[in-house]
Amino acid sequence: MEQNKIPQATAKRLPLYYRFLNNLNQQGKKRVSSKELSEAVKVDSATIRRDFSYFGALGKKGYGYNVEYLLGFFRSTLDQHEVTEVALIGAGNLGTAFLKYSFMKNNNIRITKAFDADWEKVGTDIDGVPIYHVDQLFEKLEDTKVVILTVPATEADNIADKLVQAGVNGILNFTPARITVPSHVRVHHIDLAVELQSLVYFLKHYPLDTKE
Amino acid sequence: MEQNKIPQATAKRLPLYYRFLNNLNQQGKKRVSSKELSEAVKVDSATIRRDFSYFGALGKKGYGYNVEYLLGFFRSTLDQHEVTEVALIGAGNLGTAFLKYSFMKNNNIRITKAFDADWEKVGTDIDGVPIYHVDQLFEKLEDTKVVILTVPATEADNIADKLVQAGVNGILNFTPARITVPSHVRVHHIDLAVELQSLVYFLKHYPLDTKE
DNA sequence: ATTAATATGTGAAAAATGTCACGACATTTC
DNA sequence: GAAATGTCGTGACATTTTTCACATATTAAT
Repeated sequence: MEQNKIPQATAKRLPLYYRFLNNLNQQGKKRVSSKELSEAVKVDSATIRRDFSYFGALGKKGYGYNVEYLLGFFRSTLDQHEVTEVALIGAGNLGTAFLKYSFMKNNNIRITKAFDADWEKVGTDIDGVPIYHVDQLFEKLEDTKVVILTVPATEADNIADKLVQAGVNGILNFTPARITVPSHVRVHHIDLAVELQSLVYFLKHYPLDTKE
Repeated sequence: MEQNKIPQATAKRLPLYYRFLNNLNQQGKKRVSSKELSEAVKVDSATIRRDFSYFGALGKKGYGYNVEYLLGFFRSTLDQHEVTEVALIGAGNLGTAFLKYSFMKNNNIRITKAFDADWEKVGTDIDGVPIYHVDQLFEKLEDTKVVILTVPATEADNIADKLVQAGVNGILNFTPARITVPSHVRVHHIDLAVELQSLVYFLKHYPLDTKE
């Protein structure tokens, strides 16, 4: 639990920095300034410098940041040297897309198991990820602590309860339901309809030229 | 452009309120207090009252809010009386999931066209949504101003340019790329890998019991 | 060597967001 | 109809996040 002085807003940007540093490194770039990085990730350069400064002095004045060093630093900060296994609950359209979509190319998080309520799907696998029945959560989840929830909204609360009982403490919730969990469980909501609606709202009600 | 005094944080919550008010209304509930709503949407009740207050005095002391009235108010505020058409660019796994996933049940936003680079898909439709070729953006996009971007990351910037030229001013970007657009175009990023990584980071580095 | 250019790290200010707590008023109860 | 209860709307305050702007150090150029 070490450094919990890092602002949440900063913490949410770390994976983003990490990904772009990886890109830069693969391109063979040796150094990068906060200004350059800013243009790539679309975050103000002062914000980037401030974010980095929470971890100490990572750069060099007049030079910028050493890509390899910074990458290594974030790799360990984000625990990317070890693989984190997550489970996917609900192998419907969206869930299946996540299993097929290898959006995990640049990081060490892997979806290693999936669960579904449909016995037709149970026993099969999608892109190598085995599908179990949701009733098998307790036996099969083992020590997976983080799950991606892509079940129908009506099932969300019910399944969430079971997940919590099975020891899960992190849920990435893609259902429109706002699930109820004990306070030791962290839920991040990604609400596709809300995102789209709020984008439309901003377009209609906010002057253009203003940024998110 | 009327009321741009509403804080962005508030604006982002409006669609959420709207959805839950819809639920309550369908359940036949006539009144709701900020406390009840708070439990449903998991937003502090004081925050809810403050949010609502930006629009004037919508409630009644000692009573709460009239569900039907509030719903009507938000319906017009969110322009839900008219249908907003959006296009989907990239009918791959994720894009197809969005087309099939009717996450638009409770609102008036419709995906009416899709575009893909694969000629095999062009001419077919997914759940009634016709698929055109990305080269046909100019002819077929017509006056669609908002798009959901689910193309491969490598194509993101290239396609974004074309979209902007075709008159799009709102992009919901699901690619890991941070696209570059003129300042009159609004982009909201939903970065699945980043969301998952930051959830994992929070779990490892922040004391439990703390909320997002 | 000297100068010019570059770019960090941060104190301080500003802006944005969230929360507390209470006066005022409406509703409900007795 | 009086008292008790419930709940809004908001001023004041607290917290979080962003941004400015510059002293300081490093590099690059001449």
